[in-house]
Amino acid sequence: MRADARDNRTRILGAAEEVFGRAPSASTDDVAKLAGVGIATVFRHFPTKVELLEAVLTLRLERLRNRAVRLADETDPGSAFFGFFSQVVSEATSKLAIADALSASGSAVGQDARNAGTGLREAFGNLLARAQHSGDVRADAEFPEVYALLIGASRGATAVGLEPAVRDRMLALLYDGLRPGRTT
Amino acid sequence: MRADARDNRTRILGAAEEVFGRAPSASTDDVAKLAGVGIATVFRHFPTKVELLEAVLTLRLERLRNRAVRLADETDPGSAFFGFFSQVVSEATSKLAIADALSASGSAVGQDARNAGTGLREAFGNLLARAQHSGDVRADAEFPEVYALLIGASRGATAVGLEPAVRDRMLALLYDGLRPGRTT
DNA sequence: CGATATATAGAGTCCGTACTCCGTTTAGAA
DNA sequence: TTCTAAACGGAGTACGGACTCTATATATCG
Repeated sequence: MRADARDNRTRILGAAEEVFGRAPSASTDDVAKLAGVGIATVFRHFPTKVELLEAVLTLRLERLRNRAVRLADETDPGSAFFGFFSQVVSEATSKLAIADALSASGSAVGQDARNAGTGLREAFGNLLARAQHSGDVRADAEFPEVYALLIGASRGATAVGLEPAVRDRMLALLYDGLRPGRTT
Repeated sequence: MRADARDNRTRILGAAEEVFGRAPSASTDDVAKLAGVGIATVFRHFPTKVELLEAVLTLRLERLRNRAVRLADETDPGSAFFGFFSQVVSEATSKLAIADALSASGSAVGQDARNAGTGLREAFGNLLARAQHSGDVRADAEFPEVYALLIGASRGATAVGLEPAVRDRMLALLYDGLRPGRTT
């Protein structure tokens, strides 16, 4: 693969993330314009719009996964879990696409995206398990519903353009439900 | 307004709700087909696709509002609040559009839809206030974050096609955070 | 029943967007 | 420096979907 081709691929991916982050319905032309290349170049690297969208999705899922993995190594279990949760939700407030990425993490079509989604869920499951072991999260909460809460909080925050203060109070309510010491 | 015109308007609205409930990106032709009328008829009643979508949105918001009002009259405050919350979320699981309606309730463009959104928020605010007075919901939860949770839970449930059991466990976690007796 | 304003159907127009074709340019090995 | 395979740009194609035009049909009032 030629060096300029590799560069262009990277620039296109970056532009696509930016453009689709602002408006998921944006056109391929918009991506090409922002990347500073011709349309044909975009389609050479990503033969179909779906494949381009999937590449962006994969990128985002992997980035989230890496963050989860890093947090698991660096911080105590409780802060790692709640910190990750808060980070994702607050990022989703401004970046439209994060929430979509999460939602799609289960049902992605392409192989790469599906793998990335699985990786993210594993990493987040690990954060959850550790926080449960250390007693920071109630033990009877299972992964599916906690993940659903993460998705929901992200999408909720996205939709409304939630103010930071409200978002934090919303998360506080959520976290109170997740902490141990209450019977259902 | 002629009687047949009124009938058609109603049929078109019904068809639109059905069609857009299944696929928000559906075309106007699809709506006309299902309603059993020509495309032109759809456009005569709703001069623009946006106006058709807004009419559907208004319908949905008013329906939700009515349910909230009815519940406030019939049941004890706690059951009314949590019952409404659960109903909305479980309905959102199958009906794609409920969540979108909620999200748009704050930022609707047309006057009708905006009024309907305000009405719904008032009715839900009333449910919340009564549940707080009766001690079923913690007093320090303010409306914006609770409404954000409702939207989030609905959108979360929608996105993943959540199984009922998982959805209920998710709601249980949420409700534990909303009930009194815990310090933030 | 007849007159007429009101409604309707669906073919036609226009435009935006995904994707292709091909003549031109350029990286990089000899 | 030269040569060629690889990459590029952008005009061109195909298609779907929002919206219109007009000839036809029908409700309703006297």
